[in-house]
Amino acid sequence: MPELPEVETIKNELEPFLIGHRITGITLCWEGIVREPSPQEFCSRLVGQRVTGITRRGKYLLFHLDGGILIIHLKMTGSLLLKQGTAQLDRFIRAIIYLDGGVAIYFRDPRKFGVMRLVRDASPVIGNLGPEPLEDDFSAQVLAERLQKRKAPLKAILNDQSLVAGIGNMYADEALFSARIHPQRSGSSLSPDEVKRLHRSIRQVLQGAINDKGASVNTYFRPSGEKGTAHFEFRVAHQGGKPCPRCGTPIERITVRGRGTYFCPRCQRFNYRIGKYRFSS
DNA sequence: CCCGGAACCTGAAGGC
DNA sequence: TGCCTTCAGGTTCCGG
Repeated sequence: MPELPEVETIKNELEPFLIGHRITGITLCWEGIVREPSPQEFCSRLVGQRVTGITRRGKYLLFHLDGGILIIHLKMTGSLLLKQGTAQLDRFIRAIIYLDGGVAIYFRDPRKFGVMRLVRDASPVIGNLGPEPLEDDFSAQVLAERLQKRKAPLKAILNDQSLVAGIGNMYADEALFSARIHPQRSGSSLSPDEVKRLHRSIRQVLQGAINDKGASVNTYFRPSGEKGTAHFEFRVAHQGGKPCPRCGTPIERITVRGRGTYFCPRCQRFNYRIGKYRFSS
């Protein structure tokens, strides 16, 4: 499932094939993939436009065109595959975007959660996103301020795109393990030191996964069709029952706010300490 | 404002 | 073998 590292990888690997190229045609195999405008208007307005840039914001991909912005969200199972000329369709291809020069992007999405929008102004879509966790302005101080008033469990907070953009279920678990913080602790309960650890862990986990070209746990593929390797580095995510790489205790799986959550019950204790006082559930 | 839950989807996995 | 149920989870929407 594409989260920030996967979307960043897709952006990086699509970019050299798209910049400066013109869209010559669209095939919608499933119209529901277009959120706005109508499928007909989407196609007619898109054809003929030139791609001037690609950026990522949170888990959104933004294709900057000379007459608008194509916003794609891959949700759970979407992937964007680069093909030369006419490639064979599998039954999960939902749309094809043809470019001059014979390259095409195949939007593959078994679960049909993925969405495309063609807009003039991206801010209604991405305006509520929190800071980019790998940008310089995302400091431990910023994280501390944003966690201060939050009573929800950290696992839910990290998945909240308005708190920090781009973190999903897998990397929330990895960051909390790396910071040695229990996923059910509340945002406001963290000590300053714990906030610093969490801040550093978020950045390390995400950057590490980008370096590994993303995690192929389910249906994530890079535009080339290759898989990423970040899942081989997972220490708790999807590792239920396996020994913790730090202490050997079996990794547990619990449900937090409806999300499957993996953690080490020994390294990530619920107990916490403020000054000389120790608290626990 | 904040929280919880349903809806959107369909393949995979488990139960009987 | 096969039918049925449940689960997976990013985002949006709705109700309390």
